[in-house]
Amino acid sequence: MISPRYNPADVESKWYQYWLDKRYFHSEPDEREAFSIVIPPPNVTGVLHMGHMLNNTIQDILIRKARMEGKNACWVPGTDHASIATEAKVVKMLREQGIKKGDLTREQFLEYAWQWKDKYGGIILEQLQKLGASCDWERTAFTMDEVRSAAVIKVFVDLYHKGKLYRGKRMVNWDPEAKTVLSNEEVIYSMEQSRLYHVKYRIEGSDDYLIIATTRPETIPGDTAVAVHPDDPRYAHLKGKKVIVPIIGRVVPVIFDSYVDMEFGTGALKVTPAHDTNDYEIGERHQLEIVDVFNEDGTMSSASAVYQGEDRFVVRKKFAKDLEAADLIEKIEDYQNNVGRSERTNSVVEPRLSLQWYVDMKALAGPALESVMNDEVDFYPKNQKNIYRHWMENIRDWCISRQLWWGHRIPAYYYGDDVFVAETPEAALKMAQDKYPEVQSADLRQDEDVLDTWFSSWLWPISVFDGFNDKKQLDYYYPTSVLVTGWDIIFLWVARMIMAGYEWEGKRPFKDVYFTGMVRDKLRRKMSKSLGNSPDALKLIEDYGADGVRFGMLSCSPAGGDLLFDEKLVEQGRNFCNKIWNALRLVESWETSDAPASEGSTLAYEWMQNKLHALAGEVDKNFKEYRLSEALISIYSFVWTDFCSWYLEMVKPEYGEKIADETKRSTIVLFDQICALLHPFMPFITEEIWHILRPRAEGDDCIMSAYPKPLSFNQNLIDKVEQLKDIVTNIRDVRNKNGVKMKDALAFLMIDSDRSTALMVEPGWKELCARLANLKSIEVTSDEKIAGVGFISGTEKCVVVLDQALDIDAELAEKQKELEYQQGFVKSVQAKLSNERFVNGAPATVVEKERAKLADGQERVRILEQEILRLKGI
RNA sequence: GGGAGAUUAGCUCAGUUGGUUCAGAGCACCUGCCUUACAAGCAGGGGGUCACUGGUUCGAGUCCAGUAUCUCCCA
Repeated sequence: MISPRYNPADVESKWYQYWLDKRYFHSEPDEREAFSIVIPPPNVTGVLHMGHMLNNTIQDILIRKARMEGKNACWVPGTDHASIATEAKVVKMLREQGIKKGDLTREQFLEYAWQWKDKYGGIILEQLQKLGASCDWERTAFTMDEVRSAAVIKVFVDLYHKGKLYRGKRMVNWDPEAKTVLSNEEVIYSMEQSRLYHVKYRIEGSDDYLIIATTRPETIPGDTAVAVHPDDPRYAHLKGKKVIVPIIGRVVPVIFDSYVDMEFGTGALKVTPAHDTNDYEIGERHQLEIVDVFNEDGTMSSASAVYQGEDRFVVRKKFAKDLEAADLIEKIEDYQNNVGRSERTNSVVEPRLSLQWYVDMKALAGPALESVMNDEVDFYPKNQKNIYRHWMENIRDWCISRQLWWGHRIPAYYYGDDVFVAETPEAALKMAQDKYPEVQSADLRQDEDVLDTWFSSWLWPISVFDGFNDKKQLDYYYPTSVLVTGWDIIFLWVARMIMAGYEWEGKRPFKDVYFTGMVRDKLRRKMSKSLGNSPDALKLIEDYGADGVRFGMLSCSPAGGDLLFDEKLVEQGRNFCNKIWNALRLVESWETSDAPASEGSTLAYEWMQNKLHALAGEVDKNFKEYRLSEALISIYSFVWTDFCSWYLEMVKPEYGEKIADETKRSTIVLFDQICALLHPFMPFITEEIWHILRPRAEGDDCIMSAYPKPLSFNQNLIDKVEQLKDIVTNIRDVRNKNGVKMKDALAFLMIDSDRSTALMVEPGWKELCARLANLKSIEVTSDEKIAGVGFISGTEKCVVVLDQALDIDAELAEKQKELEYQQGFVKSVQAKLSNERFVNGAPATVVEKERAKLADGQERVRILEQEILRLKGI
């Protein structure tokens, strides 16, 4: 006895283990066509969230389908080391144990970090298994494992020697909490409430003041000029003058620079070259002194005349008070400005001048831009191409050093002011000794910094195959088939992988890129921990089953479009599982007889089989365009509506009766194909049903079965059954409207025509119609005035004979309404056909079609007019 | 400030080369049903001036321009 409810928990772990045992996920190069995907490596600090589920469900669908198509499918999993996030986590953990990072050596700290990674770093991969991800776990990679680390060091050295990587002093985004530099992509800007201070700067040798508006009074100690616009008449008299920095007393020049916005504030700008990117540029133009008043942790430095060692935000308040006390504040306004915060620590980013390593991106961008523009790398959806182009054409150099310990330490070795870049300390020493024979290894000092995490992930499609060493693996799997990722990391990751692909392999890293949308809540808000609007992914799987969740994630997520998550979606997925499950229960419950299949059952089977071929074509087409949700929905509707609601009702035996053995076998054949079609989307339930349907030989598993191919189909036969469905629905409607119970059999007539005859003589057609609509007779008649409730199916007039009195008025009103619609239809088609320019101009097939439409419409009008006359006569 | 995109049923979205049996799906809603697979269900039904204004065309949800509203990206 099979349970009336589908229980995913029982099924899922069983089959996942089974697949693992059979090593179905494992791939080795062979003579087959390769289909490879590299996973976007989740952070080792990560836990499974909705975005991962969407993203990995899509990858799993693609890889499972490829596997079923006989390709050598390889999905490589792994994690990235997430420098900043992981280091922050480890520091926090140590703090809780009473250990300060500052008290540890680099080696000691790394030991703790590795311990942490070994303990927690694999969690997210285990969670992916719950989702059904069919990754080749034997290939699991980590951005900091030996192979991947070697690749990182190798490309750093290579780029340096090619002159595409350099060290330079630049304005960077500084995170004073993590005490590291951030890339532009790691800074999140948003409007925040702040205050605009109008501060008086006294003009030297005068009692006049210049008013300057600033949101950051704490940077005043670093001011080295005041700038105004050269065309600003208000300040023209200040040419050659100097002003005195308030409180600090430094005398600084008034400079004229067209960068200044005359509309903003008072039109005068204080210039702090050490603490603002634009001011830095102004400073360079005017050769201004640079006074760096902050320490690396955001406290005031020794260069500041005031408040040394105190935090910048505390100083902001204190210094403002001092200004007020000295009567140097004209006014303070409430103000909204755009504040950048660190993605990881949320602390306000401080522009800071520092010496960092950079990749010369212009040297790498060319082929990467071109390949996307000419679709050698094909983006889905296409509109991401514009965004990509814009970024690539305005590309800026990539700051890759990070002031952290957890990561790949930069292979640069210093001797005095000279630097030697090499893969090993020994090689560096040798280089150094070539230049300075006296150098000993103890004299060389390795760069303290590590590399940006993305500097290892951009090599991922090459490095997961150990591509810098093992060309055999690489040649087989690379370029990979498709990359599935969110559009939010198109610059951070996708663009850079493409650059790396061309730089080191001379080839694209992947053929297609499928960008998923972001998962948001019903109110369109991003899922976030702080909002608490993100459902617990594992709990969802527990409650609805992995297949249910996969269905829910996918059924509503077009490529690139955001997914507005609602628990209703996974509920629908769960219900769908239950529906299929119950179809299985029905089929399993059938006892068979030797009697031959009825004509009706045969017709039903033929119809299903033809429709399945058509469906396979549709699914295939949708897959080619990565319209996965459309593919899934079309299968869903086929299974639920066509298979369950129609087909099974057509063939199912009366209570207590047996079913023809042939019909049961045919039904199982259909069910097999449904399982296969659905398997990539819902792997667990399909595998379970596959094995219940019939005894299977060793290795005959759904996961390895052949994916249904598009085959030719008989549209004429499909149409006949579709019209049958239309007629049955109409008859049921007549029953509903007139309160006639399903169990009362009715007489049904069709007015004689070529089409009605064709339907009637189709073997099994009448049988099915009678059965589904519960008819005691089906006849063709030429008596068009026959009494009963009429309706039109296609161009056929149909009549249901009822014994009871009818609501003539209601019937008339309905027919009248339909007549008006049909008359309008006919009129518009006539107008078109009487237009010479249409008849002459439009393609012949279109004109033909319009003529047919006109004839059909006119026929319907004729039937309706006649019916109305008849009703009026009663 | 620069750029990209969107606007179709109450909600979320399809609608691919312009052709009124092409205005569609799912959810929600209404009516009637516990009919021996399934109430996580069955049968039936209603609902839209395709943002607005013009234009191109024999013909526009579909192409073009402008307007409004919204979203996102970059600075």
